[in-house]
Amino acid sequence: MINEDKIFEKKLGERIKEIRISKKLSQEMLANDADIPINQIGRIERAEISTSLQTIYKIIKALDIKIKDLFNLDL
Amino acid sequence: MINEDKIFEKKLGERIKEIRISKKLSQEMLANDADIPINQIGRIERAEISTSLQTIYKIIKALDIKIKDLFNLDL
DNA sequence: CAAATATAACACATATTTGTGTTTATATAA
DNA sequence: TTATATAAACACAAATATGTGTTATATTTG
Repeated sequence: MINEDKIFEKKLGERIKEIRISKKLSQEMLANDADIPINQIGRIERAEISTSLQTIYKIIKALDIKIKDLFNLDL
Repeated sequence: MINEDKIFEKKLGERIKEIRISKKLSQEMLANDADIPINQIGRIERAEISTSLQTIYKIIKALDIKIKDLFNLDL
């Protein structure tokens, strides 16, 4: 799979981490709130995987943000 | 997988179709531009799958829109 | 109407994510 | 230092998406 160095995933991972930290949540707390495995948050934040929309949706719900807040990127 | 009736995927599928039509592109043309299989566009538009960010990224590039244009939804 | 085009729908192998568990590293506090 | 918490990293089976091809059904176009 051509990944263009995963810029998209990297930006998204940084953004999620940024918001998570600002809300004073650990990866574990966010994972629990979003009802996804603990490891999944780490994998996304460090752009190890190209997540599914299902997972993204769970995360924005747990972070209590709108989808456009997450994708307010220069992409 | 709990899917909450796939509202997210449905909204996204409708949005992609809407933009695709407005740009007068067939599923096949968009698929070619985005370098993804023809079937994939259909599967996404009718919310048959919960796509990956890789695929979303390819689609927004082919549609020549920004990621936030795609996710400018009330979600 | 017929022909052509576009989309839906199905099957199946392959690739990737997901879910679960464990281990290691790193930071932080006692 | 010793705990404690947090995150990174690894392995593996199961679930899902991807890629490819084929067939059926609409939908347009002549």
